[in-house]
Amino acid sequence: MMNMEQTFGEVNQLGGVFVNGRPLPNAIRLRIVELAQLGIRPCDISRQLRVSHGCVSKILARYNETGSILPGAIGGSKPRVTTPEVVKAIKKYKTLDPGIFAWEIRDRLLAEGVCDKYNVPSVSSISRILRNKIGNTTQLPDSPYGHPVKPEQHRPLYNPIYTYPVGPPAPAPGAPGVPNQSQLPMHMRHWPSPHTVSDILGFPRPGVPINANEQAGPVSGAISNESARYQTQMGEGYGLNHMNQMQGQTDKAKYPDVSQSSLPAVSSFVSTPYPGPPPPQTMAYMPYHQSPTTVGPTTGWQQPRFPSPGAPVTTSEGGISIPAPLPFKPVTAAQTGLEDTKPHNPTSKVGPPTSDIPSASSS
DNA sequence: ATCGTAACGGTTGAG
DNA sequence: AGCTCAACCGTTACG
Repeated sequence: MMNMEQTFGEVNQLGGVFVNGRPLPNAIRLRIVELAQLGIRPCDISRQLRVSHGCVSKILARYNETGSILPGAIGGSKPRVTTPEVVKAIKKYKTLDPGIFAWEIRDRLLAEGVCDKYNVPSVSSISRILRNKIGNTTQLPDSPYGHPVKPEQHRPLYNPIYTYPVGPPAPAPGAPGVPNQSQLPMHMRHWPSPHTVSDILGFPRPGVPINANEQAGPVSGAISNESARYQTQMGEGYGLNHMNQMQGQTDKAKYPDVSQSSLPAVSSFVSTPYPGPPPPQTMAYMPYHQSPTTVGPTTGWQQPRFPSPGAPVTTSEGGISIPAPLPFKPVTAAQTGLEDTKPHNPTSKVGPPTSDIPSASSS
């Protein structure tokens, strides 16, 4: 690892700032999706935000597939399949039928719904459990976290942002018509909450304290760790909000205040900081207006709303999610308020909007 | 010119 | 405490 004190990000071919190995701040990810929904072409988004077109493509593809603008869970290990419940079931099967084969146990785990096909242990895992754990029948099995687990004590099996739908039910899962998510492939599961714009941006909801990490309900809590990091990145590095400034010191180092740097590529496109006064210059393509579904504070600042088509969707959490993906269609710069990335003079090259940052397209 | 994607070097966090 | 591993990241280059 590099000397962190010297880690201030790198500059890509478009003049944009990035940190190798780390996700783009949510503000930029959000802007990418917003611009795409306004009909801006990915290549133009790439140039405007100075994010590589590969990254724009990736984020939009992910959004189209999952509805999420958030990066995936980085690091960690796969969820353990040999949960205490599974071990308990195996133990039960073995007790009832000492001669049972591991593959029979596996079949029973599936048949009785203890596991689904995505998390059923392998035969070899079952054998190992039989060998190592079933011998000691007087204690609860150890949890994956190194201490006994009470039956009701549900713990996230993976990075909290991608937690399985265990524990107190979130509003949406379990509702009529909502499939059993544990039976869905990973990429089709509905991860709770982080996909709403309000959650991503850290807008408070009625009754939800600012410090959602500690006091929010299960849905917010599930995303708190990760989102706090991103919020910190945005707040510190991109002026999106000022929440959780006491957290994420590492990322603070990684995402310095580029708004004061000589690389304004991104900061000039980010959303309004919150909480705080309205921006001195409101971007034309991001109107601030009152809405019946507004859940933000009544300070005059309002959430960015997405223009029709694709009306904002009020989520079960009361947040507003980005409307369903729309096909790209050309719009003019005047419509979006963005600088026209497509010069009217076809002979001129596209360059950075204002600064002396070299443009990759000008070679 | 545009866009999808593999390769790459990097970070992260559970085990 | 430090290592390993497998997940993810964004950029770059190629087709």
